[in-house]
Amino acid sequence: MHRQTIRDVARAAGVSISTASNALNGTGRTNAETVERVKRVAEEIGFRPNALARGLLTKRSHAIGMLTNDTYGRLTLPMAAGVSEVLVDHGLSVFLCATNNDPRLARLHLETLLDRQVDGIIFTATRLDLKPPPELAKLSIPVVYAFAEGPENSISFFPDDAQGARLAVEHLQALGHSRIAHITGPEDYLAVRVRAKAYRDCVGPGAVVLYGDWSEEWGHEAIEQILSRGGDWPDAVFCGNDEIARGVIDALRDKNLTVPGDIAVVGFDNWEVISRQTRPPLTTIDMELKEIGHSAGLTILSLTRGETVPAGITRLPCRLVVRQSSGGQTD
Amino acid sequence: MHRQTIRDVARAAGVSISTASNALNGTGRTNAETVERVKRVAEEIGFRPNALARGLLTKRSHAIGMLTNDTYGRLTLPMAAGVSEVLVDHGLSVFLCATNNDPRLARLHLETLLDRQVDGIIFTATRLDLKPPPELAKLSIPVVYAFAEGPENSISFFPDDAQGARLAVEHLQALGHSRIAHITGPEDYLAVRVRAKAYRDCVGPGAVVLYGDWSEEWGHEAIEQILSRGGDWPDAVFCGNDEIARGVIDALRDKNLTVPGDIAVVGFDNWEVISRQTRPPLTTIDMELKEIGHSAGLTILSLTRGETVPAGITRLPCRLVVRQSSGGQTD
DNA sequence: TATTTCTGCTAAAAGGTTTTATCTGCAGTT
DNA sequence: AACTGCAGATAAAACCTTTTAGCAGAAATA
Repeated sequence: MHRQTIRDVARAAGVSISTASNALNGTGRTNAETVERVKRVAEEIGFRPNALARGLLTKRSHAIGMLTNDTYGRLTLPMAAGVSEVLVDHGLSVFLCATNNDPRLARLHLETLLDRQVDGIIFTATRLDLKPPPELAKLSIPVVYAFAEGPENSISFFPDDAQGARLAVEHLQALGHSRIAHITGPEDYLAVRVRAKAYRDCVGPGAVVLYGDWSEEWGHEAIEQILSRGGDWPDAVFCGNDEIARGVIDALRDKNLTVPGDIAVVGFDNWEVISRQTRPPLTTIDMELKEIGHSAGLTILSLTRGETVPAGITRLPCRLVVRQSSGGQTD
Repeated sequence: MHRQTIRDVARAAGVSISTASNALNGTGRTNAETVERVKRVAEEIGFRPNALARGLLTKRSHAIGMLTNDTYGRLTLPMAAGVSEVLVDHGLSVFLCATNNDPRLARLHLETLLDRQVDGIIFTATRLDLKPPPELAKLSIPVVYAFAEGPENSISFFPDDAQGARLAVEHLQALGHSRIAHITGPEDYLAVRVRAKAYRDCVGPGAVVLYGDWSEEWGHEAIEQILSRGGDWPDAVFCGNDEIARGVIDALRDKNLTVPGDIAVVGFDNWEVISRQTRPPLTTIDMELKEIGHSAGLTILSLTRGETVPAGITRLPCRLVVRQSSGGQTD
């Protein structure tokens, strides 16, 4: 059984192909009654336009490519979901291309995407400071960077790390904590530096930042360091991610210190498999990755329509998720 | 600047369009020298064929759709990576469509995919026993089910849950454990039942299965139940997933029981964020989701080429990952 | 020499759609 | 009566590629 074409619609409705096309798309001059009839016939015989043929002619494939840096990490995916979610109702589909951080693979995917005449490309990375493939800058189709910084005059969306860090610290301060330490990841991450600076600005003198890696183990070790050191113990810890926070909480329990009673803890990421299952459940900062995806998707949509969008970096607000580890919520 | 078409290649090489096409594709009768020249010219001017035009004519879009049941859970993504990985070298791209378990959305995505003339569809789910959209069965293009069971006479790929469970139990038995308990998820999951049965078959009389949910908390609670009960304590626990295993290990530590000294623990999933960070690191079963993606990808590739693939369910082997919680590895 | 076979190449059709330019009638103006 | 204007429709071109059928010339055969 053959797929129905516009030719079939035209024949069944007793009009020419042009009229059928005009009627269906609301273009040209057409009699209202004819339009009605053509639409009805099209519906009846189950006509759906061939996207390839349409794209060939209009130069708009109604598809975009999403180029991601890693093998679908936990950061990329919520963003991809956000992108897809906001585009599907506009008839846009998303090619997902994982580059595994391999330039050869990135180029291969990029070429394929261009061959397919995608209307735009969204690039996402797992680290803010990994550079996107330079070929992207030269494309003639719109490119949007999500969780990644593009070149001069490009459009990028980030989580607002500084605001997120402030959210965490101010939450702890509002609960009466004044000796807040910051245990975080490797200093060569841009996000780590941004958050640490915001933390320092908030707490003022007496700020303590410990850089390490992203693991639970480092959380343990950092607590060991802090407690074995002389002077006042902190009464709260703001951690660079949820894994570190979990390590911190476990270490404190081993030392017979209660959370949040003796020391309050706040994480970063709201990676639910960790943050919900920690005992007590973790107060943390959600980067709203899906929102970033939404913004990137809507932006690329505007761009493909020829609207102009101001270049620059947009930082989207993080959200504080209060659970029990900070003492901000009793439950 | 215009994109170069085959017309430009033909002109630059001083041949007709047909010859250019034949030379580039190795079809028809062509002089070796001409072929060489055309290819060189094409390379020089950076010609890349328009996938839309080609697809329109050949009826093969070289794209497939991946329809997934959830918002990119931790199961879907490794599979998607596997699919993409194996297809990219054959010039196939993947549309990723998240249906959020919403039938309306599933139908919408499906229609769009068909409009785009995709060569095939891979359906994946997060639970083996959620039914895929029935429309899929009636399509005239190939459909493959990954981590999901299709209708009669379809092609499905699963992890071999029974073999995975046996792997875990036999590993513990080989280490000398004879009183092995099984703490797992909700009984209405098919995978839970399959694994529990395999476990029972392995340990024989004295089997103990505790059904609960997938959380760490349930791991704690289950240990509470087991230890407070009379009779011999188990000397090993096989858990239904890594989260439960983590809860179990934490609970045992609270009780001053050592792992693996007093009780050995094995998990299921090899979800690295948990299994590596548990103290001690978790021996667990990896479902090789990427492999499932590979198989699904290769199968759809064969099918789109017109080769026939026998219908039925293929169960792909799981892999035992030995870390310290089982005592099988000292390190 | 006349016919066939083969080689290398090409014109033209096809694929399904959108869009431009044109073509009929018919009503309204001079 | 001759013209303009307009509504409604349509033929044909265009998008870019692959493929079919055929053409000219040279080599091989009779």
